[in-house]
Formats: sequence, C-alpha cells, structure tokens
Amino acid sequence: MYLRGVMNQQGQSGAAIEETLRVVGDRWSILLVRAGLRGIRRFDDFCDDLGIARPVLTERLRRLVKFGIFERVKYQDKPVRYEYRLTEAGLALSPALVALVRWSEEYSQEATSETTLVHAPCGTELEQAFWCRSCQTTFGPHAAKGVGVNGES
Amino acid sequence: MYLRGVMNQQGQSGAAIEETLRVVGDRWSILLVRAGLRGIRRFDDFCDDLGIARPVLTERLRRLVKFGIFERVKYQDKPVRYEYRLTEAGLALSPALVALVRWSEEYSQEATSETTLVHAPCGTELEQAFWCRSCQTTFGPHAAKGVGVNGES
DNA sequence: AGACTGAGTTCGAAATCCGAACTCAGTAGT
DNA sequence: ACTACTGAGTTCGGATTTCGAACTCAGTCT
Repeated sequence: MYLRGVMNQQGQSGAAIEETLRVVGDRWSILLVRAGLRGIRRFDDFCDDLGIARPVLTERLRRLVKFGIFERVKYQDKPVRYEYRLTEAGLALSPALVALVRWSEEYSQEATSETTLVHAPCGTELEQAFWCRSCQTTFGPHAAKGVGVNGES
Repeated sequence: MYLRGVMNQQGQSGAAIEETLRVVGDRWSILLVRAGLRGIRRFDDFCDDLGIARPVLTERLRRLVKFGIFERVKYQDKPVRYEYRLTEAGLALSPALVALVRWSEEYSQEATSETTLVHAPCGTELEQAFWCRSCQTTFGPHAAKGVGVNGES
C-alpha cells in the first residue's frame, strides 16, 4: 500500500486538502462536528458544551455552513429560531474524527483509555482499517510505512 | 456501530481529543505530517513545500516535537544541522490524514478526483473502513448514522 | 575574499481570538 | 402591563497569532 498523487504546491496537487484544512483546520471546527454527531444543534448548546466564545462560534458556524458541513435550519416561527445540523458531507467527516479520537486516546497525555467505537451486534471494539475491494482484504493503519499485509491491526 | 463514551466537557470525557486538537488542530500541523510522510525532513523544504511562514514553522515544529509527533535529529556535525522526522506517534496519524484527504477529494470545491491510496499488490484504490475483529467484517464509513452493515463502501 | 547553505530570529503590520456585556423578538408569570 | 426569561446572535476593547520580508550565524565552496 502506498501514497500516490499527493504532491506539493508547485506540483499543484493537494490543493483540495489545503482548502479543507483552511476550513476545518482550527481548534474548534472538528469539535463542532463531534458535538453535531452527539446531537447538539443549538447555538447556546454548542457554546456551553465546548466553551467556545460566542463571536467565534458565530463565525465558525457560518463558515461551516458555507462549505456545506452544517446547514442552518429554521425550527420554529413565532420567535424565529434556527439550529445547525450536520449535512451529508458533515457526517462524512466522521471517519476523520474517529481517527483523531483514537489517536488521542492512544497517544495524548490526557488519554483516558475509553472505548469509543463499538460494533453494535457483538459489542467488540472496532479497529480502523483499509479495505481492498478486489482482494477482499483488510489492512492495518500503518499506511505509509510501506506494504500492508493481510488482516493485521 | 455506535459512538460511546464521547461526552462534553463537564462530563469530562473528550479531554484527550481537545488536547490533541489544541496541538494538531490548525491549518499547518496536519500538512506538516503529510509532508513528513512524503519524506520531507528539512526546515527549508517544509517551508518551500507548504509555503508556511518561517516563524510559524519554527513554532509549529517545536510544538509537534514537544508532543512527540516529530523528532529533531542531528544529521551532520560540521555545521550542526537538524532535521525533523515523524515518530511512531506521528506515523500513527496517517489514518486521520488519509480520512481527511479522502473527504477533501470527495467534498471540497477544489477536488481533483485523484486516487490517493492504492493497494500495492493489485493496484486497486483502497476504501477506508472499520473492522470488527470478532465478526471479521468490514464496515463503511457512515459511522454515526446508526448501524453499519456488511461490506458496504 | 565573496557567495552560498541551512536553520533559524527579529521586526512591525494585519488578522484572530477572547470574555463580558449588550440587543432584539417573543413568551410566561403575576 | 411590568418583569423576568429564552435563544441567537452582535459589539466592544484588549490580548494573542499570523504573516512576509529582512536579518543572523556557523560553516563551506570557489
């Protein structure tokens, strides 16, 4: 398994991820997505939950909406109120989020060694992996180390 | 498949990922890791490759070293020179990086639809997935949507 | 001697971040 | 009809970060 087509900026590839990190690459955005996955939708709830400053929250949500990660939905009329919901694209960030959470739990100082992802039917802790559709094999996460071999965590 | 044990700050869990994002959650750190995976090691090369400002690069590398993601290694003596290499922990960030790259290629405006990860033996583009060791099944990335079912991308 | 290399540092200007207090429309209680 | 409260923001000034451009410093090359 190897990385391909990921070059620097004069090679002009990697533009996509650079743009992405300009949107999502800050202290709060990923945390907002995580909160969204936990079911948080309202301005004040994001605020209380993350301890983010209000003006920053305003700006961040606006940006995430603009990039299609959240959508701003009116949920009541009389006093007009909006809430923020993850879009399809926002949900699709969950693998990245999960990868980060797992990394955090393994390598961060403040790791609490909690299990984060569980396979509902059997209750087993899940591994994150790569999967080759053709070969029907699963690979462990040592992506860039060289070759990945069959079914190793 | 479901998320468990990921709570807010008064619930005092999630501290690990908050710390992690305080280290890695900025516009550059992930890009530095990506550069590291591509084999870049020297200060000036990081600089040219990413177009990052030198003072920021200095500070960022110092922080990443402090958190064990890069290590600063002397590679020559006469004029003493150091380079930066990814540690084990740094390499372990690759799943997160890959998840972000894939997301970028699918959802970012500037997506170039290049293939990024390839299975060396057969040349097939790889999927990112979850894997249950007990059940020996692979899941698609709709982590938070509810239940993941067998072998779906 | 003079130019070059690599890994930084120093500088001042510009953009971001922060908490605390304020706004504004509507609702609920008395 | 007065008061308090709710939810989604905005305004403010001060502190922190970010930036590009230019500089440093040890050693090497020609």
